[in-house]
Amino acid sequence: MPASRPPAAGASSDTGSGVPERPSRAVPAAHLRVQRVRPAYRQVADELRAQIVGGTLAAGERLPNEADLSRAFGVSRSTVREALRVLASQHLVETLRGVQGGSFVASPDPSQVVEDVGGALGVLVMTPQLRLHDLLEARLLLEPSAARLAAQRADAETVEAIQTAAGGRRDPRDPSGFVGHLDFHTTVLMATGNLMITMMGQPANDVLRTRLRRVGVEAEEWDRVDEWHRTIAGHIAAGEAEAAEEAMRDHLIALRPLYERDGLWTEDPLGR
Amino acid sequence: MPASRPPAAGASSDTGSGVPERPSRAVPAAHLRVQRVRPAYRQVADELRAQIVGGTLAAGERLPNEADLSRAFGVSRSTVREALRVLASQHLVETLRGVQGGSFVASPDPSQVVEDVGGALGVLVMTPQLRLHDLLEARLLLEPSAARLAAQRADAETVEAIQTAAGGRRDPRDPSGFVGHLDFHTTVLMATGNLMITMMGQPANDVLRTRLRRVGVEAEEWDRVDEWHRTIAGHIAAGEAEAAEEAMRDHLIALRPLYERDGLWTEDPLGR
DNA sequence: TACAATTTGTCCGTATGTATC
DNA sequence: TGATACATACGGACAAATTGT
Repeated sequence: MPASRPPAAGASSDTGSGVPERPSRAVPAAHLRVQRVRPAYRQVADELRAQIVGGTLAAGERLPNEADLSRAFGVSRSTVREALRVLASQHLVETLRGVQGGSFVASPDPSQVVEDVGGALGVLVMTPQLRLHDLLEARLLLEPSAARLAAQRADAETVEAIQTAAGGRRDPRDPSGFVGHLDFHTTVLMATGNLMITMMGQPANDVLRTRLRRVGVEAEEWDRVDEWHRTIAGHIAAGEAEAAEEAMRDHLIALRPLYERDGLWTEDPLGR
Repeated sequence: MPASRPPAAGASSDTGSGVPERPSRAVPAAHLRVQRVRPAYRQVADELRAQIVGGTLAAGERLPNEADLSRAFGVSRSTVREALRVLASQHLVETLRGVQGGSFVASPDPSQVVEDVGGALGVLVMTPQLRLHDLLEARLLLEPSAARLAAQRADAETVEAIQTAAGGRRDPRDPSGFVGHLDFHTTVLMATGNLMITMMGQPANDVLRTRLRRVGVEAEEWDRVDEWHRTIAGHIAAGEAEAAEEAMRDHLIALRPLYERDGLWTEDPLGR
C-alpha cells in the first residue's frame, strides 16, 4: 500500500535475489534490467489478489466500485483501473458495465487456465527453448495412461462421447474435420475424470492442432488416423485398459511423421 | 490547477480493509452476464498481442512510447496504459521507467508459465472443481515416466544435481528442509531434458508443497522420504530406467498418507 | 555532484457509453 | 421513457525514476 505518496524513498533496497556481480557495462541489456520500485498499480493489484486468493473476498463477490477503491487505497481511479486490468487478465476479477455492474471476484475456470497455458506455449514453441519434439514426447507420456484410466472409469455417456468423436468421419476439406480429429484426444483426456490430467494434456494438443493446420494432410492419412481412433475408442468402451493404453501409444508414435513434415524439428525422439 | 497535490480526498471515512461489503443486492448470476462490446483497451491489447505472437514485434524489441502508441491507435494514453497492463500481466511485455525505459517485448520465460499455472492451480484446488486427489494422480502418471527418462538421459552433471537434492538431509524444522525435499522431484523432472514435461509437472508440485506446509511432518517421516529419494537417485545414476520408474511410483504411493492428513480430500485414488 | 532529458507513473475533471430498474 | 449507477474514455498536467552529461 502506498501509505505516503510524496516521499520517493529512493533507497527501497529489496533486490535480495543475489545477482552477484555487477557488470557495470554501459549496455542496458534491455530486458535484464530490474524495476527498483513497485508502481502503485502493482501494489494495489497485489493487495487485492492477496485478498482474493486468501479468501477474504469470496468468488462471485462484488468489489467496491472504482471510486470507492481509489479512496480506500488512497490512489486515483486511473491507478485502480490499471490494477483491475492486471487482475482481470489473470482471470481473478471480471468487470461489467452499467448499473449492477462493477468488478466481481471471478470463479476460477479451468478452461481459461488451459487457454492461457496454450497461449504461453504457443509463444514458447516458437523459440528454441521448447521443441516440438518435447510436446510430442510429453503427450506420449500422458495420453496412453489417460486412455488406460478412461477405459477403467468411463461411464456409458462418456463412452458414447468418445465413440462419437472417433467415428464421425468428415470431409478433410471441412475445417470441422480438423477440430473433430483432435477433439478425440481431448475427449479421452476428459474421460479420465481427472481435471488435472485434462489441464496438463490439453494445451499441448491445442498447440499441435494449430501446427497441423499448416502442414497439409491428405484424406487417406486422415482415414488411417480415424481408424486408430476407432480402435482406441473400442478398447475404452470395452474396458480393456491395457489394450487402450497400448493402442494410444502406437497411435501417437505412428502420428509422428505427420508433424515431422513441419520441418521445425530435428531431434530424435525417445526410443521407448 | 493545484500546484501541489491535495491530500487525497480526505472526506472518505471508509477504512481500508478492502471490503466495505455492499449489502449484496441480490446480484443475478453475477458472472453469467456477458459484455456486449469490447472495450477499447481490450482491442488495443489484442492488436498488440497479435503483433507480438505473430512475430511483427520481436522479443526484446522496444515498443513506441505511450504517447506515440496513443496517437497510433487513436486512443488516449490512459487507454494505452490499461492495454499495456493487460499484456504485462500476461508476460508479453515489460515496462520500465526513465530514459531508456519504455515497454519491451518480453522474452518468453518458462518459469513464468510454471508460476502462473501454479497460481491458477492454487485457486482451483480450493474449489471442489479440482481435487487434491487429482493432483496426486496426475503426478503419479507423470513422474515415474520422468524418472525413467532421467535414467536414460541424465549426464554426469545432472546426476550429481539429483543426488545432491536427494542426499542432503536437513533439519526438519529448517524451512529449507521442505524446499530441499520437493526440489528432488523438480530436479528429476528437469533431468528429462524435456521442458514441456517440467512445465507440466512442476505446478502440481508447487501446490502440493505449500499444502504440505500446513500438515506437519515428523522427522522420522522425513527420513523415510529421503530414503526413497536416495533409492531413486541411485537408480537414475546407474541408468536403471525400469527400476527408477518403479521406485518413483512406489514412492509417490507411499507418500499418499502424508497428504491424506490434510483432511481436504476423501476421494479414493486409482487402484493401479 | 548537479542537472538535463526522456519516459513511465499518477492525478484530476469531465464527458460518454451501457445496462438495469 | 426516463433515472440511476456503474464502467469507459479522454486530455492535460505534474511527479517520479532512470540514465547520460
